[in-house]
Amino acid sequence: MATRTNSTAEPRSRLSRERVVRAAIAHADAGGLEALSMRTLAEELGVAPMALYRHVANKDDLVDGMVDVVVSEVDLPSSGADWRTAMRRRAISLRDVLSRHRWAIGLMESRVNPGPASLRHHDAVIGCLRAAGFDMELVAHAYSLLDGYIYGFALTKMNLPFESGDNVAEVAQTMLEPFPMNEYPNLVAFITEHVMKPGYDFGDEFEYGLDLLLDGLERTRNGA
Amino acid sequence: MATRTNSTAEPRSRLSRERVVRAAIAHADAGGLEALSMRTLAEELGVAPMALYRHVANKDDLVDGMVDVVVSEVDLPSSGADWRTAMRRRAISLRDVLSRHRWAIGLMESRVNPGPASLRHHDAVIGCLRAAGFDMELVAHAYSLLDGYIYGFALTKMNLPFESGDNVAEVAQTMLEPFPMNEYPNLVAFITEHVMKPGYDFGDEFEYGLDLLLDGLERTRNGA
DNA sequence: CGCTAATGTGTACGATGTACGCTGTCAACC
DNA sequence: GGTTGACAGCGTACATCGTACACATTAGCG
Repeated sequence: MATRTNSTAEPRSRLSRERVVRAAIAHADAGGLEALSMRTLAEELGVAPMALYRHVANKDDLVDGMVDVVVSEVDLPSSGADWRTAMRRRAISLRDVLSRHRWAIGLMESRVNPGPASLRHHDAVIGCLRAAGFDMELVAHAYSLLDGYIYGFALTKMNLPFESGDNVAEVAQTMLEPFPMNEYPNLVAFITEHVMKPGYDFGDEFEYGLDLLLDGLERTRNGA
Repeated sequence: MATRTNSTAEPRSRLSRERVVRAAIAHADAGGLEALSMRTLAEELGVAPMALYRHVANKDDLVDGMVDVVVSEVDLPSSGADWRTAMRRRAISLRDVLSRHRWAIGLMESRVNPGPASLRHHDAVIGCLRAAGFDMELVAHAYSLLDGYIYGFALTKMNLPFESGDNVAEVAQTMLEPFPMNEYPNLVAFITEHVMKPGYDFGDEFEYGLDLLLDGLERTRNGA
């Protein structure tokens, strides 16, 4: 077996923090964070479990790395555009990234060690708002408002008991089954008269809310 | 030992689902969800680990129970008031409940089996908005907007690397330490010129955002 | 070639969730 | 009062998890 100086494209290439983190993200994307164990990850990489620890300090450090990669996938606010367009684009990009990596939602802002991508992102957003003439107080308002909404929307969407394509009727049925009929008339009406209507997609609510927020911020900025 | 027919106030009272769930909530409030193991919980109740399984099917079922208790702590929208007041009160109540039970934030909307308190709550909110003349589409908008914001705010607040009382300067210092100075000028300016100012409390942002949302909804309702 | 540092392995330990079968207790009936 | 059956709690055991530690292998250098 000519296993010598295989600097290019050998099947069993060396491990690296990068490779470990990428694989972990792929794994979590597929099966959720709770399906990600050091052992399964190692197996997927064709390596003994403890080999991973040469590249990440521990599982927490691994997750820190994963989160930073995810953050780096979010578009920075485009500097050319006006603040509203830039913020709108960033929000949608963040929403998309979070729906690609649902496991990350609860972690993005947590991690005690933010990592460079995270800091750079925050810096860019604040810079964008500042450049548009927002004073510090309004920056704080805007940032907490927007990110609260974006993360919260991603969170509630992630937690919906059904996916966009699913048969909503069936899910609702099972959900309400154990309870006396007509105990929740408003909820039932809402589901049957709105949610189950063809064409309804909860994901579409996002931009409605986003524009409402941006309207509000714009008014505040121009007004008082 | 007179251990007979002690129907009132014996030190070692019987277990029950209720007692187990309550203890679990107290434990999670104190140490977070990851500190809650069946073993520690059992020990706290002065009981063997497996005893718990006579009252909850498994840990997931336990968490379902915990979540439903938490939901039941949220005030239902008061039926007497106008929609705006009712929604505002409910939002603040929900925010308070979530900050008492931070571990619940990622779970409230998830759990595949919603539980009665959850359903009743949703029903009441939808009912309140409907009664105020919101059509189904606007109900959907309003609900997703408000809950998104509330949960998201709670989530980002929970994940802040510091508590309201902490020395923000110190935390920020440690956070930015590993990076070249002045790499994140906007972020640094934001922290030093705003966040570190005495009297700043991120929690105060909540009502600002909430009122902005309610303004927006009111405008939509009256307008188009 | 041989040396040294970096990389991967094997084994082992303590914690976790929980299946299974035993025991002790208590309420309801004779 | 005595019997019995349901049910509450216990003890043991197992798979799986993160990861400490000592060892084997390899890579890159002189």
